[in-house]
Amino acid sequence: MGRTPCCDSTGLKKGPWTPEEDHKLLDYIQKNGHGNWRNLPKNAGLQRCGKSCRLRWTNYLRPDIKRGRFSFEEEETIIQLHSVLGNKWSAIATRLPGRTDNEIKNYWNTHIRKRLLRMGIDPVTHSPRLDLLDLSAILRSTLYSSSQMKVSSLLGIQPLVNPELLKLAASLMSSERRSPSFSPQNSSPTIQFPHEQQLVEPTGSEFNDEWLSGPILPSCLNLDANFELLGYDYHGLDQQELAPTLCSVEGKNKNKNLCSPCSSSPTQMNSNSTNFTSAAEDEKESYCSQILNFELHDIFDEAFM
DNA sequence: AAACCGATCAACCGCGACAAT
DNA sequence: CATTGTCGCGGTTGATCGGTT
Repeated sequence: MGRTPCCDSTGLKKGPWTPEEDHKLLDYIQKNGHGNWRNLPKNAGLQRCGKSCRLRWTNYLRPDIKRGRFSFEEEETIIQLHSVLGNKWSAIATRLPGRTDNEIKNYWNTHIRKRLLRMGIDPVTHSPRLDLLDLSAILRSTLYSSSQMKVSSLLGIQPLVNPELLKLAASLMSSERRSPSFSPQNSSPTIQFPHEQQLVEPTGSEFNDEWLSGPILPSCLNLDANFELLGYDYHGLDQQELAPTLCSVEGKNKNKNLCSPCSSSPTQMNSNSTNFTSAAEDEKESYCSQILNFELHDIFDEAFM
């Protein structure tokens, strides 16, 4: 497979495009079409490589490009398509008329991805991240009920909670119980791992990518096989809230909305194509985080009863 | 007013796919 | 079949801007 260096020729300009360059490129393509990108700059009188011209055209100058913020429907579409297609931005872009793959990719990385992370959803798998949920509550629950823990109950939830997790939780909590500072009512306990790495339960504002991607929990804490994201329910005519609809794979058919109090329609929302405001996004995010925590606590509380 | 910082997004880079030779 | 040339994709970078200290 041969590969030719594109822009390493001397004399070719790089960096931001000037209005004059834009005009030259636009004018040329409107009259002649782009044809061969490699020859285009020379023919159009541009000191650019063909690759740069193609990028400028496809991402900026194309007449059918839609400008402005992404609508609610567009964002929903992106999330849903990403859950199926992954980082296939060009494939996603073909289903969003007027949006470029670059624009969608940027929007994903700067907005959607961060919001999903803050909501405790893995933006890659679209599954809830157990390590971001209120693990301390799970562990406290383990501690309190460990003496009366019903083995049969645990076995019953085996598809939901990895037994290794339960062992770890019990182990952690029994060691933490020995700590004088431990208080069951403490809303923000610190978990001390054997290798002295501290896990401080984060508040929403403390989330960051490093924290999220770090080696926080062992690989046994894997919910991906047990949960799947069915979709994101938009609900609330005024607040335009967003919440993921989760369900255990096993119980999917029995109880579809196991974790969501939302409507069953994944697209029920304001009929107006409304753009987000930052305030609305915060509200939506906060609300969804609460939903996730609340619902999963219920699941685990039930499991340990 | 200035320095700093984080968010945003246009543009670049490297690579794989594929058609042409 | 091997090589070459081109295109397009996805990841990354860096300039810019607005907010905060």
